[in-house]
Amino acid sequence: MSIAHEIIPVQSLKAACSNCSLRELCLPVGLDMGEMAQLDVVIDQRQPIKRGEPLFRAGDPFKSLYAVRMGFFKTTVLSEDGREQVTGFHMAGDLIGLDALGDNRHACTALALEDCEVCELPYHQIEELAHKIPALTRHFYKLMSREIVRDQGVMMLLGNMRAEERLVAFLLNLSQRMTARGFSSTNFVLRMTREEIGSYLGMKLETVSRTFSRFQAEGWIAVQGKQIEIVDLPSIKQLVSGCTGLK
Amino acid sequence: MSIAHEIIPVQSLKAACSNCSLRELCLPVGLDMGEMAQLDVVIDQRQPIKRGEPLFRAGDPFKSLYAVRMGFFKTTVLSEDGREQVTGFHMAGDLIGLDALGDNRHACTALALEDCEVCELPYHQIEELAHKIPALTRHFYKLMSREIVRDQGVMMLLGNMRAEERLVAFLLNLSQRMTARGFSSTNFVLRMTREEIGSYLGMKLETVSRTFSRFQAEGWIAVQGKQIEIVDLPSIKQLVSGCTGLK
DNA sequence: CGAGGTCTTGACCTCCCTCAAGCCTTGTGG
DNA sequence: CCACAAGGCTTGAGGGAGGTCAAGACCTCG
Repeated sequence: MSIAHEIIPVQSLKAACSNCSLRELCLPVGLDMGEMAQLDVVIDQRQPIKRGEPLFRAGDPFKSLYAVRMGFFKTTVLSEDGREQVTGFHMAGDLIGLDALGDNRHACTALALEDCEVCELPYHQIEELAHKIPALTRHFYKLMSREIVRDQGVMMLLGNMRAEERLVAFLLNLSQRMTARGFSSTNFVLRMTREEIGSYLGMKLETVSRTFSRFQAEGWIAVQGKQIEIVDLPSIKQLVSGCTGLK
Repeated sequence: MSIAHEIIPVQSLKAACSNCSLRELCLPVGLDMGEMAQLDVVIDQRQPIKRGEPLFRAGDPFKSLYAVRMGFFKTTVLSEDGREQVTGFHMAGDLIGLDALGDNRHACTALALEDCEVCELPYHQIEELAHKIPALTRHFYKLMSREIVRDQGVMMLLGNMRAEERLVAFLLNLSQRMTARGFSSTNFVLRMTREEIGSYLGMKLETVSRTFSRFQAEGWIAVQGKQIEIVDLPSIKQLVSGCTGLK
């Protein structure tokens, strides 16, 4: 948890992409030091969001994008009759809010699942800056495009796969993202409830629970509440031959 | 079918956004005449794609975006074990290929469901042009963002709704898009098979067929093969209280 | 320490899938 | 223009994966 426990003098708490440990994952990917410095000027200080608090709600006017600096978010959409669908889970280095550019309102709600810190990227200024730095524009395109591809992966998952496969795909994806952030790929804590997992994967919380239990009985994983250990990665991977790129 | 049957001298077949009947739906939205003229220079001639032919395949290197000028496409992704998932249906005015910007390869396959014509937008040139025309950049952001929002709608559909609701949402969406293009909102021809509808909606073709039959028995729609008439719009709308924005 | 949220597990049920058969539509070649 | 094949559609019967309802155990946090 190096991010959380960095020891930094209080005065320098101003976010700075150029010395952020996430700069290889986050918005600055592909920028040189000079360009990164320009980004630093625009980005608002680290902002703390308490667990259970929204970063923004569906319908809110769009002002900024947010980069997750620390913690864990879920994004959800609500149907008119009140059904909630989790559309994604977002961790350090992820950019949230790209769905708001379409009509200048947030289309989903982003909720902190634990105490979080985000960097705020005021859109006006980012847009201006992107006009000066072509690499930044191109990176934005890439980020949005990848979000679309990710969503296609989720469609494949929801449309074609059985409960077991969905849950495996989910675990493998989490595992891979933990690895990319320097954490253990086989041992991690689920930040979300069974119900949230179920909503994301299109199944009921009971089915999530039962399926976890079955995986444990098979000796593939060890579950203890929210603590997950992947014991037999090969066996698990075998179970899901298809489906890529969800988040 | 004014688009298909326009009478134009052969020499002027060069696509021209400025006199295209789709300019209020397609890429040029929000551009002035001068900007549109610049766009005209870059866009490649109308290209015919025969029914059953691919516009591009998943994995193909990314060279161009495509605007559907006429006809009907489906986009699909394939899982490693060969299961196909339809990720969208695309008609005149829609832009296809935005999912390829992420890593310069097409992530999905686009297949013509009837004889089609597309305008090719070579990405290099479009990108250059967008740098000169801020409105175009902004419009691109909007298009991609809307694609993300649309995908969230599909997730809601696949994750939360029952077969009946899915099919209604599908019909209403088609109806709405037909209206936007000046066709009847209650009377149209399905360009895709039951199996393709089913793949898109996460259900089997038999279920699609049965559900259509049930709707017909209720007096809500009239089905005759691919010809659909929506007879009782209010009743249908009542059935789907949630879910917005799929395509 | 108690209350409320979260998780597990069991029993039952339902919606949709699977398999199958037959009909209809469309396209192709004689 | 007809005949036939092949793909597409409809409908039925039966089964199974996952949903629903319920009860109790287990956290966790004020």
